[in-house]
Amino acid sequence: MKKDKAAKSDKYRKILDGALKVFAKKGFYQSKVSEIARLADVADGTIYLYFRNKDDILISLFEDVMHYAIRRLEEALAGEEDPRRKLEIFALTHLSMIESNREAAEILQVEVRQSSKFLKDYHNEKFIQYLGMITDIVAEGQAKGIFRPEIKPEIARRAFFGALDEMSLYWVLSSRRDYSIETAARQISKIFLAGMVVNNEEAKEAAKWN
Amino acid sequence: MKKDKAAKSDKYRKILDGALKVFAKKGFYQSKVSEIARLADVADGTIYLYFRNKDDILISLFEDVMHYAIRRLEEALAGEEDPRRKLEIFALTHLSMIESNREAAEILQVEVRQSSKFLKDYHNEKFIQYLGMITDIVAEGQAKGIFRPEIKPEIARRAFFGALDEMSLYWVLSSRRDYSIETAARQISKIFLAGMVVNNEEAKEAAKWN
Amino acid sequence: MKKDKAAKSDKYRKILDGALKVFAKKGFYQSKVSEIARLADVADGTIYLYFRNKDDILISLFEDVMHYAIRRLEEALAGEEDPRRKLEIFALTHLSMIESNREAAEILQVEVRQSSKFLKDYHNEKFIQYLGMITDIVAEGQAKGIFRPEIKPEIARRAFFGALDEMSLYWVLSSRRDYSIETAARQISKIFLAGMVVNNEEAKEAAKWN
Amino acid sequence: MKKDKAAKSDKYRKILDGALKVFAKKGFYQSKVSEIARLADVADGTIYLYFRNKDDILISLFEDVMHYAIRRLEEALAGEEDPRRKLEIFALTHLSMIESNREAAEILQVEVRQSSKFLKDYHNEKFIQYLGMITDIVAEGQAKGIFRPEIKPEIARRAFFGALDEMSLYWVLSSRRDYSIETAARQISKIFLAGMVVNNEEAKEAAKWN
DNA sequence: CATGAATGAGCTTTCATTCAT
DNA sequence: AATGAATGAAAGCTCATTCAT
Repeated sequence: MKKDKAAKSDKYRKILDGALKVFAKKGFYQSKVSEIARLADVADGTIYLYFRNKDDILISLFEDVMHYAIRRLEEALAGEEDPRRKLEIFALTHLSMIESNREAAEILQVEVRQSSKFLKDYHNEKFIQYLGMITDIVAEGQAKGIFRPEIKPEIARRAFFGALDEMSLYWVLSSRRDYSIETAARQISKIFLAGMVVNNEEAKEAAKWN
Repeated sequence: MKKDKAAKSDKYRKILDGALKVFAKKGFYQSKVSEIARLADVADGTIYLYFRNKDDILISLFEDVMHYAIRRLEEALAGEEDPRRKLEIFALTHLSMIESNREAAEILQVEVRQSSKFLKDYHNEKFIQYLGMITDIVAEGQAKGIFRPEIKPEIARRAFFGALDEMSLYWVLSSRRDYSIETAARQISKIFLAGMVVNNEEAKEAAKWN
Repeated sequence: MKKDKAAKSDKYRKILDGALKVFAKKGFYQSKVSEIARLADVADGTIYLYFRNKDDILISLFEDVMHYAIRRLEEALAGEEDPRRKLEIFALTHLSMIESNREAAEILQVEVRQSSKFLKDYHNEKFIQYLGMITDIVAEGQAKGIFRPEIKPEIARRAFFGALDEMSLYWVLSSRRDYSIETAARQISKIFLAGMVVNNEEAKEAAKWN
Repeated sequence: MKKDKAAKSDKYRKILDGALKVFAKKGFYQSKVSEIARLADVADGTIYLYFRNKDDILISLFEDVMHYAIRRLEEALAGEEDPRRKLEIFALTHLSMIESNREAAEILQVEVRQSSKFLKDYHNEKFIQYLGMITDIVAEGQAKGIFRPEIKPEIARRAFFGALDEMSLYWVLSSRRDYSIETAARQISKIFLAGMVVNNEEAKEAAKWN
C-alpha cells in the first residue's frame, strides 16, 4: 500500500528529474518526450498521466525548482535583521544554489526567458515571488534609513538580480572559473551596498573590502 | 553586375528584416522559414541561397545587430575621457537602443541565451566584443586610479551588464512602464559608480543623486 | 451466489448502457473505452471482464438491441393473419422503436454498416433474422395470392426495409420533424401495398388513403 | 509548362484515387494517410499540400463522387418528360453507377452516414442536391396529376432512395448476386409507380410487370 | 471479481531543406 | 539567381489493453 503510493510519487519525481537532465542538456525545444521517459524509466504514455503535455513538464519543473530555492533562501535569511547582511546572504545563497544545482540553473537561465514570452498563459509566480524578496530587502533598508530613499526598489531589484544572473550565466555556460562563487557574491554585494547606503559612514563600513 | 549585387544584398537584407520580425514575435523555434520568406517577399528556396540554414539566419541576425550596436556605442563614447561618464553613457545608450529597437532587443534577450548553449559551434564574438567594452572601461578606471583596484573587471562587467540586461528584459516583456529609460540608466550608473569609486570624495561626487 | 451473478449481470448491463450512450453520441471509433467505463461507473479494466474488446462491446450491443427489437415485433405481429396488415404493423412498429429509442437507433443506423464491413468475422445474424421477417411476410402474401408472384421477396424486403431505414435516418439525424412517425409509416405501407397487391380490387383496398 | 500543371492536377487526382481505394477497403478510421500516399505514389507530406487533413480528403472525395453522379444522372434524364420514366431511369442509373463504381459506392454507403453525424461542420450539399432530384420528380408527377397528391414528396423520396440504397448495400457488401441490377431497378420502380399513381388505369399501366 | 496505473504501438501532421525547372 | 512543389524524417500525444495488487 505504502509502496504503491511511494511508487506513484516516485514516477512524478523521476519524470521531473529526467526532464531536468534532458532540458538542461538540449534545451526545451530540442528535448524529446521519449528521452525524458527513457531517463525516467517509464513508458512515454506514463508521462501524460502526470503532466498535461510537454509545456506542463517545464512549468512544473520551474515551480519545483523555485519552491526549493525560495525555501533555501528563507532559511538562509531567517533571523537576520540587517538589510545589508541580507543582501549579501541573498547573493551568496543564490550563487551557491546555481553552483550546486547546475542543471536546474541552466534551465532557469535559459528557458525561463523563453517561457516568459512563449508559454501561453504562464506567469511564473514563484519566480516573481523570489524576485520580490530582493525588493523587500531594499525597501526595508530604506525604511530603516540605511539605503538611499531616492533609489527605486524595483530598479535596484532588477539591477541586483541581473548582476547575479549574469554571473550565473557565466558559471553555467563557461567551463573556466577565474574566481570563486564567494568572491563574485562578495564583490557584487559590496558594489551594491557601497552604491546604495545613505552616508559616508555607512559607505565606509560597506566599503571594507576583503 | 552592380544591379545583381544590389539585388542580392537587397534580398539578404529583406530576409534578415523578415527574420527579425518573425523571431521576435514567435521565438526561434516557433518561427517558420516559410514565414520569413513570406515577409521578405522571396521564395522559400531563395533563403537558402543566402543562408546555410535556419540557424545561420539567427546567427547572421546577431552579428548584424551587434555590429550596429557596437558602432552606435563607439560613436556615443567617442571623445569622452572620464570612465565614470563612459559608464553612464554605456548604460544610457544600451537602454536607448533596447527601447528604440524593441524587436532586436527581444531576440537578443531571449534567443541569445539559447544560442550560446545550443547553436553548435557558434561563439558570439561580436557580443563578447560588446561586453568587452565594459571591461575596458572598468580597467581604464582602475588604471586611472578612479575605481577600486580590488574589483575584478570581469565581475564588475558582468554585474553591470546583468543589471542593464535585466532592466531591458522588463522593457521587452512588460507593457507597464513605471519609470523612464533615463531614470533607470541613471540610477543603475549611480549605484555602480558609488559602489566602485575609490574614496569618499569620489563617492560623494558620484553620489549627487538627481 | 445469486447475488454475485446478479452483480455481474448488473455491471454487464451498466457497461452496455454506457456504451449505448457513448457510441450514439460519438460514434464507435471516436468513443473511448474509458468514457464507457466512466458512465457505467466501473473501472476501465472491469470492462474486459465482460467483453473481449471494444469491438465486442459494439457487437453485444447489436445483439442486445436486435433481440429486443425482434421480440417487440413478434409481439406486435402476434395473432395477425393478413400479410397486408403485417406489413403495416412492421412499418409502424419499426419506426416507433426508432423514435422511442433514439440512441439505439443512431447506433444501428450509423454503425451497423461500418460493422458489416469492418468488424472481422461478424455476421449480424440477429439483424438478418429481423430482415427475414419482412421476406417471410412478402412470401406469405404471395402464397396467399395477395401479392404479385413475380415480385422477388428478397428485392421487396430490401426495398421496404430500405424505405423505413432511410426514414429512420431522417428521424435520427435531423431535428426538424415535418410529419409524424405514423404518417410516414402509413404512407410507406400504402405505397408498397398498392405496388405489390395482385389486382385492381386489392389495389383499391390498399389505396384507401388516410 | 503544361507538364507542370498536369503534374499538379495529377497529384490531386492520384491522391483522391488512392484515398478511394484505401477508404473503400478499410473504412475511414482504419485508413492511414501514409497508405493513401503510398498508393498515390507521393510523399506523406505532399498530401497536405492538397488537403487540409484526413477529413478533408474524405469530404473532397464525397464532393467529387457526387459531382460525377449528378452529372451522369442529369444526362440520363435529359429529354425525358414522363415522371414515371424518370423514376425508372433514376433507379436504373443509380444502381448502374453503384455497380460500375463499387469502391465509390462502398464509401458513400458506409462513410456518408458517419460523416453526416461526425464530420464537424460538413453538410453534404451535393448529396442533398442528389436526393432533391427525386423529390422534384415526385412533385412534378403530382403537378401533372400522375402521382397521388396526398403522398408527401419528402416521404416518397426517402422511401424510394432508401429502397435503392438498401439494394446497393446488398451489392456492395455481398458477393452473391441472385438477380441483376436491371431486375432490381425495374421491380423497385414498378412497386413505387404502382403504389404512387393516381388511378386504376394508371395503376394498370404501371403494373405491366416484366 | 474489481481496480486503475502503466504500457507502448501507432497515428497525424509539421516544416526545414532540396532540386528540377 | 530564383522559384516553390515535393520530400520524408521526426515527434507529441492517444487510448485499447494488460496485470499486479
